[in-house]
Amino acid sequence: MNIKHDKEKVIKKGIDLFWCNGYSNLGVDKICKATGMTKGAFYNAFKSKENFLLSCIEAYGNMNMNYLTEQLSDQNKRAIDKILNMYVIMLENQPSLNFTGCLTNNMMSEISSVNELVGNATARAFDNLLDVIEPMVIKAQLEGDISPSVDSKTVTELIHSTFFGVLTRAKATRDNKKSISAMTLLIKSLKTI
Amino acid sequence: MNIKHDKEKVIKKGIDLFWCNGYSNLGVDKICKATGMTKGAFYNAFKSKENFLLSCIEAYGNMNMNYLTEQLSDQNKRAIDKILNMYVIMLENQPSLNFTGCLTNNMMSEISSVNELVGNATARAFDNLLDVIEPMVIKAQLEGDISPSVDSKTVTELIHSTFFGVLTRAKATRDNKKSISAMTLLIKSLKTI
DNA sequence: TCATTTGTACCGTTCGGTCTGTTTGAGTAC
DNA sequence: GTACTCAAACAGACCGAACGGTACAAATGA
Repeated sequence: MNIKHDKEKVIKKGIDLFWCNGYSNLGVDKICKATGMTKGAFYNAFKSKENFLLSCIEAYGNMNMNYLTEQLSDQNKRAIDKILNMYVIMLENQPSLNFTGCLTNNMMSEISSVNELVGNATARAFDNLLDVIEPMVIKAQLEGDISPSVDSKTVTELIHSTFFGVLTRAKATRDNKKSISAMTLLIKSLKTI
Repeated sequence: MNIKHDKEKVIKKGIDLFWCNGYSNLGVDKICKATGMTKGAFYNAFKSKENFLLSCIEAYGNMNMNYLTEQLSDQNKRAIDKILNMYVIMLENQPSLNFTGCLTNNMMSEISSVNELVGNATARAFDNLLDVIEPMVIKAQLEGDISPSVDSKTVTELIHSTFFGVLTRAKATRDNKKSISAMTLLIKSLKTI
């Protein structure tokens, strides 16, 4: 059968839409208009708006995994520098993203306490990222930039959770300076515990 | 004039409602039903739903300031212990709050990037809390539990932002253990930078 | 008395989703 | 190559409910 609307492209557009508008503030009509679909096409491709969001969260999570893997790949740099640099870059991107933060964090905050499926999906996306970051934390421990005495998993949790926190803060103030300072301080603090 | 509905009580109920449901997912009808008001009474007391939220955010912020001030007041304990203990308690409360997180954080995340007034109100609530916490951070620096070489304001930012981050994480997983571990690790990390 | 507060019907719009008829094109038979 | 089949894909009118908010009359009480 001929498929007029590429599901992947629609999901990519959906990511942007949920990212900018949130979940409850975005209607299926808007999704259809933005993707050039009709309701018939949309509901033929996706079971429901909720189900569409789940697909978007998963796709966004995978995109992020690839992005982080790439950001952390440079073999010539110290692990700790790569980690800090990556987070600083993501925070520096916020003004151009209109301080929309991170889709995973946004959905976690808006509806994960009310919708278990979304909770699971966002938690999975978060955990997947930790799996990408943790090896770099272990490397930083071996390189003496993070105390080897602490559990690498917990450090990774701390780092990425802090990122979510300062990201939300940047959103409200529409200013990323303090967030970058806080994130930088965190990474420095991890050296000797 | 006789006022049937105490504005303060209505705002208190509103805090709960926005806290549990978010902003876009909560209708004025539900607010009226939950507070026992009619629409006439509601719109006589508040300019709009948005305006009502602003009042709720401000009241919630003040409540939080009082709560934190009290939590940090014990003169016999070391400042660092009071700080950590306070955050652990707030995280331990999450299961009984159905992992609804923190209203300020929730509203920051859901709509502050789209609604400037809410952005300002949540940012103000956040800053007010920092003003309560920072003196305790300074005290901890004097007591040798936080490195005196770093800016106390930035440390305070970091601590409370991290709290927001781990709170969101706890929401999605409906589990506060990792959040408590991460928060504890952060406070320990601040000792020697 | 009269401004304020309240009750409620009502407004136009949007919500998520359904229904039904039409179009599409790969597969099959010849 | 052509004709036919048929399930999938699509268009869009339509559904009842809920949305934020208004209008206006009735009730209230200083």
